[in-house]
Amino acid sequence: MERYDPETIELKWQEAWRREQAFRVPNPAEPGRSDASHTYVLEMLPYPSGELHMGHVKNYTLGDVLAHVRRRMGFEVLRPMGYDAFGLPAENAAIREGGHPRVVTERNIAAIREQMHRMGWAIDWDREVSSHEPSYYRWTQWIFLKLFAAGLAYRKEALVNWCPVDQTVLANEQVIDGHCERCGAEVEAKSLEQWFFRITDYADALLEEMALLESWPEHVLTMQRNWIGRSEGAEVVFRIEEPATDLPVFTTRPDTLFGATFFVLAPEHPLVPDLVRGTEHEEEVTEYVRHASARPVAERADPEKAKLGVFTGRYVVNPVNDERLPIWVADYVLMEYGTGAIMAVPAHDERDFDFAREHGLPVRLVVVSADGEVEEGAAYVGHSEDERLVDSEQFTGMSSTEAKAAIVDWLESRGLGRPAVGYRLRDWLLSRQRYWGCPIPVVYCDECGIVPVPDEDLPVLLPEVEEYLPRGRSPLAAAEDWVRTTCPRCGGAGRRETDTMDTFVDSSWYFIRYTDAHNDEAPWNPAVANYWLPVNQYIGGVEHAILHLLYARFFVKALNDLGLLGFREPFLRLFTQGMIHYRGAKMAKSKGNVISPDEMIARYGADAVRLYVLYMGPAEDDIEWQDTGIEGMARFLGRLWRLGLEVAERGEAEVPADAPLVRRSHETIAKVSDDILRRFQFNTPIAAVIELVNDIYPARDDRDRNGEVRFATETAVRLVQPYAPHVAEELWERLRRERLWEDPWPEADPALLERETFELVVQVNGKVRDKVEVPVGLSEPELVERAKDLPRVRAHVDGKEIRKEIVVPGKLVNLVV
RNA sequence: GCCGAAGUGGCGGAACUGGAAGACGCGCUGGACUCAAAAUCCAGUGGGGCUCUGCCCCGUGCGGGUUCGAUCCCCGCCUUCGGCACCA
Repeated sequence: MERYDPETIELKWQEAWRREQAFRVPNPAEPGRSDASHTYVLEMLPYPSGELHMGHVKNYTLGDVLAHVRRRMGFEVLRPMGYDAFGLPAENAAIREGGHPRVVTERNIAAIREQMHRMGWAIDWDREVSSHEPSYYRWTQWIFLKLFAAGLAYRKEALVNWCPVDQTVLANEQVIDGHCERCGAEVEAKSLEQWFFRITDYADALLEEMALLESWPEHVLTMQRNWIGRSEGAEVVFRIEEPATDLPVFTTRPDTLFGATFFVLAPEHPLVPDLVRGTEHEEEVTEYVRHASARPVAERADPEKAKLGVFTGRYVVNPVNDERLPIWVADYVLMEYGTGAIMAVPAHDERDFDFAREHGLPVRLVVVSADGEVEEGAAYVGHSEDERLVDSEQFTGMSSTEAKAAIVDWLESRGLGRPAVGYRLRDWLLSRQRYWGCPIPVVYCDECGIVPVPDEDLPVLLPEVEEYLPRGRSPLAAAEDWVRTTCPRCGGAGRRETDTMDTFVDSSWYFIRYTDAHNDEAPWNPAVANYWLPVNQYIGGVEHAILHLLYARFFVKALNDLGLLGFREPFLRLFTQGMIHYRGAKMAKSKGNVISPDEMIARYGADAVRLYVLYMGPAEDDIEWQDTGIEGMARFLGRLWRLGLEVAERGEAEVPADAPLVRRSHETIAKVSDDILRRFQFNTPIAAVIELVNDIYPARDDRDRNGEVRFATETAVRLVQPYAPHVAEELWERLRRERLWEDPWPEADPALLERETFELVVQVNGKVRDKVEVPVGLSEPELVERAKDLPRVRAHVDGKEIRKEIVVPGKLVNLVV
């Protein structure tokens, strides 16, 4: 018999699919309102810094299965692909290898595209985009200018995260524990003028509109909530006597105002120099501020390290009791959060407590637990219905919860405070001092200031430069002819912006571009975008839980507010797949534990690789790659192949309506289709198909069961198609000579699934006493009668009454006697 | 510290979320075919026990609880993984 040769089969079908553009989905001529007949399946686009790895294979195979199943269920499925092509890795590779980043990138893209074809993924290649192409980044620039015009992109001088290795600034989201997300170098603080997106304006929308999402993993939502870090409290105005100034603070604990014993400013607070100028404290404070800003970020943020600080010699007035509180400067207070100033309540805040102890400042208790117990040597941080205020004038005796509202009311009526909300989220810093990115389309003019490049002059093309190596300023600055330009507004001399955009800007809107990839008059046609979007199912790695997924949500909301899109959330359902580990660690070239997809395809075929990455475990979990696991899948495909060929050779036969294998096939159909749709769990449905094939196999030689075997084999082939499309297509052709992937998803025959009898289990005192097959449809008293007749039950009942019956229709029934 | 997820055979994991735990795969054991190997096929495979064609105990991290019935629900622990963390 013809041997199972995956390579021949797979290349044959891949060629056919490519030739026929088999998975192309045209846009509707007149897109209407969204309805249930179409769906958008999307996986996170790859970063072409090298070839595809096993993580990609898993990611795109998950999407591929879903796309196949949805298509066979009758949906029109949009399933595009592209490349997130700008960015540091390509640029660094170019510097290392001495080529142009574009050449390196495009070489990688070509290789990735071939790998994708070789995996047999059902992609609409007509919509392929790459973020480094002018036809794409023209619109990235266009969107930037829309946001700029709306006041959502702005430029300011700020303390930024500077990576000394990559020689560029990083967004807060790209700093992990004080280190660069990409290269791991310790991040430095630097003051620079940079471009920001005003994502903080959307903090509440990003939280509240989570309600619009259909299905996102809870942990991703939690991570985003933590990242946004909303906390409710109050702004309270403290007054400095000399020089007379208002100093507002943000606090979540207005109930502890009477416990404030000192006041702290961040070292970077702009008022610090004014406070001490010309006083005896000036030298000490100035020296401290210099020391604090030089202190490494990681050390400053370590709660274990001693809390350093100095007294300024000045005082503020506590608005609730007119007490004078000494003003200190300390680096445990952060300029970036709240107002850069705090009221310190050592009795009820651990950090303030530590600081007070370190510097001998008083501790005043104003909140106690319901039973009045006080813990010595630590701050008491409870604040709920159960805690009561003490020594707080007219608020004494109130619960913490009541007092918060009452004190803020009291302050507000005197103009000394108001309810306020604090966020951890910072604005998104998007400037990068690197070459390989999307140029920021603005011109600086001495007369007109910052001038946007007019739409008709877009794109601002990335210039050719000799030297990509970053030197602390953007390599674009070296392209002097390019930098020197005329001001679009006044026609005078102007200079181009030389920073490029963070690549996360490029990937914050690519899913919209796919809907209208060839449009050269607009980034998208709103009717078409609104037809396909939002994405029905998004699939990708959990490492993007904050960065990409937060940015993309922000973009869609902003573009919606600008009237450019008709929806508020980009991705309705999100699935985050787990990583593939090998030899106890995450696969990485540096660890030498990489399994190459190409090698696996060469040895076992794409179908076996696909089947194994799906079958290895729950798709959302991190799973260890097992070399022998893929061999099991290859064995299964070989068995299916032999079975298919034998059945095909034997020809048509009568299918008995209710033979065991026919019934079994319908059970498998029910199991497979159900499971796929409910969760992203491919282990069970694949196991069900394997089980079916295992059941058919021993019966394959039985001539009398020819029709039964044929029916079951065809069912197995149809069911396995989304997972192993090549072998399924080839077998189907031999069995039927039709096209399988256009075949509708099989439906189980409910008549065959309906059980005629079920098992009655009788227990006495929790012990199984007997079981009997009884027909469906008996009434409860009839069931009780049946149970009574069982000999063993009789022996044990011995005169006792039957006290309870539970009947679960169609399921197992227990009678407790 | 706060938040989230998860603990099931030798291993990856199933159990349609309250109905006979361990599907399926890997590994292992025995057998068939073969001069032999590979490939393939058949049988067995949670632990313990018995009067062994069969049957009985124990078993889903630990301790309780609800229920006729719990891997699943509730309470209290333990462990692991992930996120956030001088955020006032």
